[in-house]
Amino acid sequence: MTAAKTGIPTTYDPKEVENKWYRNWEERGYFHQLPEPQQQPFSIVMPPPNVTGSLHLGHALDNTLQDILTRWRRMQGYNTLWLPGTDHAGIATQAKVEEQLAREGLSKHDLGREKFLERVWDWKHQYGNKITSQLRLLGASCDWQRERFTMDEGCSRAVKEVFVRLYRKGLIYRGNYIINWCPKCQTTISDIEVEHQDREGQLYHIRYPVKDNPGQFITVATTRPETMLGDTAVAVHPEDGRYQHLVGQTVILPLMDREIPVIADAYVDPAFGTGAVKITPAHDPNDFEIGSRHNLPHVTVVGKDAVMTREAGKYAGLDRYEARQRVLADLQAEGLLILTEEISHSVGHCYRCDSVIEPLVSKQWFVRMRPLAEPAMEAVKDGRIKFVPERFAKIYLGWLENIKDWCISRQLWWGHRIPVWYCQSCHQEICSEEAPENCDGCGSGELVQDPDVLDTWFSSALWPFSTMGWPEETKDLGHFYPTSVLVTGRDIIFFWVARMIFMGLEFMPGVPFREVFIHGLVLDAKGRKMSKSLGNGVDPIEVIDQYGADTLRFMLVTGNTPGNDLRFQFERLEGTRNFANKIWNASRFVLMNLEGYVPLSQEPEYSLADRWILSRYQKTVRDTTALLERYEIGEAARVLYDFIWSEFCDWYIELVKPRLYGKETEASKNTAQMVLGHVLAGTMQLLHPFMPFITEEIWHHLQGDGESISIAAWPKAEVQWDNPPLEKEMELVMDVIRAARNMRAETGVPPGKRVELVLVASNASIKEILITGMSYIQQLAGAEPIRLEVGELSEKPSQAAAAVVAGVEIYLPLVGLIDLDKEIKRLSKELAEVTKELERTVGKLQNQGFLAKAPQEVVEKEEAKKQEYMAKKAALEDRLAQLQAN
RNA sequence: GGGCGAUUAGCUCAGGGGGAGAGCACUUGCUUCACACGCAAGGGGUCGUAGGUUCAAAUCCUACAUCGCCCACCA
Repeated sequence: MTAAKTGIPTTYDPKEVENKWYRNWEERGYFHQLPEPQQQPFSIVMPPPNVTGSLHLGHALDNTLQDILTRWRRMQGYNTLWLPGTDHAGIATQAKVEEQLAREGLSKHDLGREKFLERVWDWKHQYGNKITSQLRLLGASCDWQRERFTMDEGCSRAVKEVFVRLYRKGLIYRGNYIINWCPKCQTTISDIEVEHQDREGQLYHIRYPVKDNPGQFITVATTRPETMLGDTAVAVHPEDGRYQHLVGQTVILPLMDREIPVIADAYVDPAFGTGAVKITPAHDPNDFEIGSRHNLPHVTVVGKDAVMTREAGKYAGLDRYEARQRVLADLQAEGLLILTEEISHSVGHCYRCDSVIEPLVSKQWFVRMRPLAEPAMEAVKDGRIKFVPERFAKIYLGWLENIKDWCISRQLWWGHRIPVWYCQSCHQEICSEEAPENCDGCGSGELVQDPDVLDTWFSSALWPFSTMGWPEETKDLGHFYPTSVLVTGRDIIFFWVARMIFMGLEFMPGVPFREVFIHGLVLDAKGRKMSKSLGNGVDPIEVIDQYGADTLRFMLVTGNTPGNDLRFQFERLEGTRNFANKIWNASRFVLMNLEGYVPLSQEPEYSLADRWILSRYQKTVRDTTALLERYEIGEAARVLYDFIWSEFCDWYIELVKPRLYGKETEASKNTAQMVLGHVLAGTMQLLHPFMPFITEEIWHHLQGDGESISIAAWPKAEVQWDNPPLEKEMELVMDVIRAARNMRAETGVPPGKRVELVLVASNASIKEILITGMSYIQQLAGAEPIRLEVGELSEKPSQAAAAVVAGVEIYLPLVGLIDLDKEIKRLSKELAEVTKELERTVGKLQNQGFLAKAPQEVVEKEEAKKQEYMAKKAALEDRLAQLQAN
């Protein structure tokens, strides 16, 4: 790669540039802003990634979108805050440290709670900033001076405060309910942390003997026969004729020889299985409900280790699946297993470790959801919070509508300890921010804190205000709350978004954010989720290493529409890398030609191309801004891509060259330089939120040692340059050039060979346009000399290729060169196309309904098309006739 | 069982009531002094199917099909 003239290499090397600039930005504190009351705020809190984690493509997309919005608003002059931080991630982090201990042959119990927590903190200090340093590599312009952690002092204080307040309000309670237990993680998890997966399984039909009627049975159906050991009833539908006579009777629970009643409950679906259900209140959520309605006892036969308990009689000590086989064998032996049916049913798995969840009855802490859900639904219904795209509001509302209480206690050590103490003498329960000295009931000093910690999502639910100093009334809260927008993946609407909303509404004067911008998931090239088990994950850091952060960012946001998933394809990276290189080289060109540039004092000499690119540029400013306002980030990126590549590079730079090489006046050269510099600088500003590094680098080359582009003012649309009629004129010139190039290529004119061109304008005003664009046609179509006529050509060249564009006939005389047959074929094809177009247009214009009902301008446009096509058709036919006569 | 999304060129996807678009891939020609990570020219699609609304439907509506996702108390 040679460095022609400037010393700037012809291939863009992102590595060097990116390393340099992020450090500079952070050192100079561009991303840190204090609340300025007189300034309009724009604030985002970053969805805190897990401290254990490393950046994956989901983070990369999420944070790129946030960074684009943040950088854009910062440039627009908002008082901008993007607040970063990390999540302590209870289960994940604890598991990681436990793994580490296991390698040393230790368990957490060997260390004890306190020492174990020290280890976790050590771990956090050592590895916890991996992801934040990766976010820097991505270019995230967040305010690191305000970085927070869900378990830092401030956040912890907020957690305690919230817990105590909810407790005192009766919105947090403790009780024995059926919960989801993960036998591997050894903790409860909440309902949404259970992933239901369809599995092939067996439905076993088992006969239970009726006590007072030997020889009579009731047959139940179950997928989990081992839980029958804990059955406390058999239920049938109250109106099921088959079983009516048995309701109220007693049956003998096989294998256990326990007497259990037959009850009637409308929950039972008579059409499913046998219409009779064994009821195990201790091991099934539905059975638990039925059990409560009918006051059935709980018999716990599966323990927290997924091993059968003492209550399971001779099966005690067996693993749950082993027990299942033994139970089945024993039933078989007794002739009670009468049918095994293959069915597909859904099985709950732990979303962290994928173990099969065991529903258990256990004493846990819960948040009462109904009173919190109502206002949270209201805030979205009345528009105080807007979802983008809107359809996600429905998903959110649907979830809250059927919400159940939230189990928040976790049997872990790493997390926010539940601020509740139990008196060892009178069993009084004391909820308080700080450890109480004495029991407020009996005065005893023997108090023991609840061993459990809170669900990780409990603390992240407070993130929008806990990070800004709540419960203190801080300046940050006053100014930056509510935050402007929350940007996150659609997979955590329930986990996080909904919970932030109800917590915000409960503890703050209002909603935590005004808009929720939801994006899709990043999938692999085949459209599958990226996962460790599939091994199809792509490491964004490797991508950055190879292609640069700008390329990764731009690639992630283009070709994708809000809320939709995105397939990650390496080929697209190359295309984007090429775009970066294109920008780089266009900038090299501009910089080379701006060397020694001093603005002239005299009036600029604007050319058609100057006015055209300025008109296009200001349209690009308007479009980009409008699209960003609507969160159409991919479209905004596409608009910039097209403008830079197809208009600025392919046309404007090419058109401007002769002026720069001294072929016109000094004033013209000077004007060209000015326009080049102006449009490039403005375009770099527009592009900066998307590709912060390369734009910063180019900005500094353009501006000398000026300030960072990241705080340069967002370009304003220069409406004085808006000139659609002029754009049309330029389009005509461009069309002529394209047509001429096409003829050259199709007839095999050697590249570089200058050829004569004859242009016939259909009227004087078109002739004027062509005169203005003459030099462009010469230059870009390699045409010289050009003969320009208006109206009819007295004598049409016989040996010539011909083409017609709106209002212009173009002839390329090629004595001895032209292949007549080829030319006839080419023109015939053109003629067929234009004939088709004309027919459709004429059809429309003959349609009375169209003329009567279509808007005037549409009809006019159609009429103009018709004229154009007719002229073109006539010219083509003429030409064909002429050629065929020869 | 309910809901949502997708279905447009070989591939990946934009677009969206009034002349079918991009990138990649493909064909042809070019070491043209910003860029071969490039330039120029070109081929390629009855916009999933069937109805409906409309002067006009790829676009709106209704069914259906296929794929994907989410929710649900399928013992």
